[in-house]
Amino acid sequence: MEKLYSIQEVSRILGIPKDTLRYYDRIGVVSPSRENNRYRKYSKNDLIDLMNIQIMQYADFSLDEIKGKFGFHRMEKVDPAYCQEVAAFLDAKNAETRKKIDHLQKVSQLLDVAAETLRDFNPEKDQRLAELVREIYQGIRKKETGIFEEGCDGHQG
Amino acid sequence: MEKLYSIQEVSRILGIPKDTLRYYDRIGVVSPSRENNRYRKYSKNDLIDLMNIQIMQYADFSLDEIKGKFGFHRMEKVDPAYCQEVAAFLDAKNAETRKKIDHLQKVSQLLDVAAETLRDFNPEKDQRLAELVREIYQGIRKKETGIFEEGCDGHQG
DNA sequence: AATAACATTGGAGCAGACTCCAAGGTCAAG
DNA sequence: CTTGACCTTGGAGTCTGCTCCAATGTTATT
Repeated sequence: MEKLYSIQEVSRILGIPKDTLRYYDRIGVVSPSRENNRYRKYSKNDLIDLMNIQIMQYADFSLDEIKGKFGFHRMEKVDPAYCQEVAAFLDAKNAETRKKIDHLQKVSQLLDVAAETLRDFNPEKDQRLAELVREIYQGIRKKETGIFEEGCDGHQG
Repeated sequence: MEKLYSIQEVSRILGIPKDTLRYYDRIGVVSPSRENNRYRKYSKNDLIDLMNIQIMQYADFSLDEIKGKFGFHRMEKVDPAYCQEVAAFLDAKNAETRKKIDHLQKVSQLLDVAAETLRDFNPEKDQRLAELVREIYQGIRKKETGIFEEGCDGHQG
């Protein structure tokens, strides 16, 4: 007979608040079996599901995505077609992730230049900051026309 | 005499929905002057503020942070001490940003390996995936298992 | 005066992932 | 039999940045 875990045990083992476990049950992400008294009893597979969820959340998947795509260990056999589908899904997520990385790298660069300019102002740095800001701003507004002419570098006072 | 812009003009020029502009006014981020009829009238400085907000949002600042730290062009003179303070603030944001980049790079790697393993399973890839997952999982649990740990639902009971 | 096209307001709703609460059921120990 | 630690539920609140709505006011044109 497989050991079953109470909600409190699961909470302590995995570091997931009890309310969150109840929430997961409610929305159908991980719904453990019940005893006669209606208390939740988590199986080892439930724990594995929950650990997978932790990983998936680390990887920025929403609970909805997790719910839709990850019931792996529940399958008797691994369906190759399904594997391909999930692989494609992961690829899409990865493309998205790389876009976010690109975005954040630009942000980091902007913050670098901005802080440097603030710390020790000189026309060269200011120029560099202004150009960077302009480039980013055009990226933001790329769909629209009629960008305001005056500069955005109000920091000069 | 400086030209003043109606909410609709600003919306068209900057591509910000009117409701959003009203929201910004409401929460005190950009509060333009009013005419006798209570209509909002945006000055050039207001527009510059709004453009700065667009940049700051691109850089992942919350409206609260924006509200607190960026009213720059309103200052008569640039206060060097304040510049240092803001520079430090930007540095902190940058550190945060780089952490996010690190995180996303790990995610990207995980997704790569996972997709590869799914697409063409072999023990070597599986091993690599398992190790990566284990490493990440330990990272997750290290973070949340703080200095003090007495269960994750201490508020109850 | 009627109409259209603006503007105003307060307040509600949305998404996502919780987080908290009140009211009550269950169970083991003293 | 009471205490206290568990557990249950439905439902409401939190956070952020909008987004939408209805009721109503103002301006410009016909």
